[in-house]
Amino acid sequence: MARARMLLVEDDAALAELVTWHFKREDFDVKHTPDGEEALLLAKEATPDIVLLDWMVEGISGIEVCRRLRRMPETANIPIIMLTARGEEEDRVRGLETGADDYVTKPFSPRELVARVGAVLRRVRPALAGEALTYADIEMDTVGHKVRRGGEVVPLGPTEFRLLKHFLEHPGWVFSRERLLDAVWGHDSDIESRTVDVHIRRLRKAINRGDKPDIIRTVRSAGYALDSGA
Amino acid sequence: MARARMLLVEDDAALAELVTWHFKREDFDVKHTPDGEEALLLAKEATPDIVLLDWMVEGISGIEVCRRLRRMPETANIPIIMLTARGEEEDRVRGLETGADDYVTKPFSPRELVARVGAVLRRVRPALAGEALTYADIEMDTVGHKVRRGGEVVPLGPTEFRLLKHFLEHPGWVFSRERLLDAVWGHDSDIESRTVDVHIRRLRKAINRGDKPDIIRTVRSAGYALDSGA
DNA sequence: CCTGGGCTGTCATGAACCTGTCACGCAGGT
DNA sequence: ACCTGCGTGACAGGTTCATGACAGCCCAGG
Repeated sequence: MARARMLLVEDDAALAELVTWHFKREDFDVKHTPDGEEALLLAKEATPDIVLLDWMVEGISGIEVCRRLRRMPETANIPIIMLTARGEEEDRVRGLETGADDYVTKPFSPRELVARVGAVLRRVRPALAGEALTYADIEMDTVGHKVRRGGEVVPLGPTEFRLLKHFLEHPGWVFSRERLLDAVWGHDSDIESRTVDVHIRRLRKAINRGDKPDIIRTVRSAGYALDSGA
Repeated sequence: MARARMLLVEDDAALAELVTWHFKREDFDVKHTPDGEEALLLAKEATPDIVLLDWMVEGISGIEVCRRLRRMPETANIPIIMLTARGEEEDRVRGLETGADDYVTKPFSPRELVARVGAVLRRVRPALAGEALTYADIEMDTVGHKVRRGGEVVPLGPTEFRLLKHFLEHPGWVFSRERLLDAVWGHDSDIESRTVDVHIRRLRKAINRGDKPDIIRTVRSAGYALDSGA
């Protein structure tokens, strides 16, 4: 399984090191910055799987970083855990309402932090937790690279697999071709956006085999989405 | 908008009432049981959108309930928040590792609990967390590009979608044709203002399908507005 | 080293759908 | 009754998407 990439935004060097150590032990790929502005850049480039965010960091406030991450389409659904000394109910509620997925107050136990990160990741990126992805009658075993529909194994090529995986991680969401190119092909691919159509078609052909209803919805002038029809 | 359904498993009657009150105020549909076995049945039948689970409930332990919910395919994806007096790190980590999405220790602040429920739901069901635009019996899932009226999916073209979205963002407001052209078509569109009429008509036709009352009000010599009549 | 098969990206074509406009008739206000 | 503004149906043109074909690429096996 791919290593989970974490972005740690924390200006207390000692704490940052402690956290880094713990997550590296859990086989995370940890990037660290004490600076808020840099955090935004790193998040956009490296697209981490999760962000740990201190309330007060250099440059801008953590909560502002959170807000901006949520506003940029490329980073809007990266899970964020706020990590701070501010334990007032007021602050916690504000953090959560700003779009944070969890809020941990210092001092915290590293084990609990690891557990909370695990809980959030399990929810957002089940594939990283080694779990199977499912939607409607589709199951994807990310470890064994196998996809089933209604129990039957569906043969998929590499790109079709990654494409379907991305859809399964965000069922129901509509993705533009550009966003799919970013997510499935990588940020630096200079690929014609119409090419996505072709891969969608190949994925459809493979997964709808045998009169199964089409599980991919075309949203005209917007993109594609996984959709069971409900 | 569809109300979020919550299953509350808690044997402290007073606390249950408190929690129920707070979430009803947030327009949740709350079902309550003090019994673990019954909780499993209810979860399978009613498929709630979220489960609040006390650590110790009658019948079986909360953590066992959690484990079993995760094992049943029908309930495996329902988010669970553990809700308990056991504040030991050991317990919190165990709860999270068992599959809980969050772990809140008593005594907790109702506001924070509401915020945490919101954070989890935002992740799992964006449409339920207020990320959907709603007015009267109309819901628009902006992420999934889907519109429902009274639960039924309404097919809309791109322009109709943007038009309705603009109305939903300012319910009740009357917009002149020029204003709608600016907002929906863009400031630099040299389009005949009467064209708006046609799109209003198309939107009406699509969204009033099936003898539903007209939700768009024509204001003579002023423009159009979203209006349920109340 | 060569070969063959699968995978990938691109393109041309046709179909389906969306869109802006018009003409006409009706309705509301004066 | 008159005038102005709105609703409606039709339609041509344009845009977006689905589809089939094709050449380059990579890799496995001979």
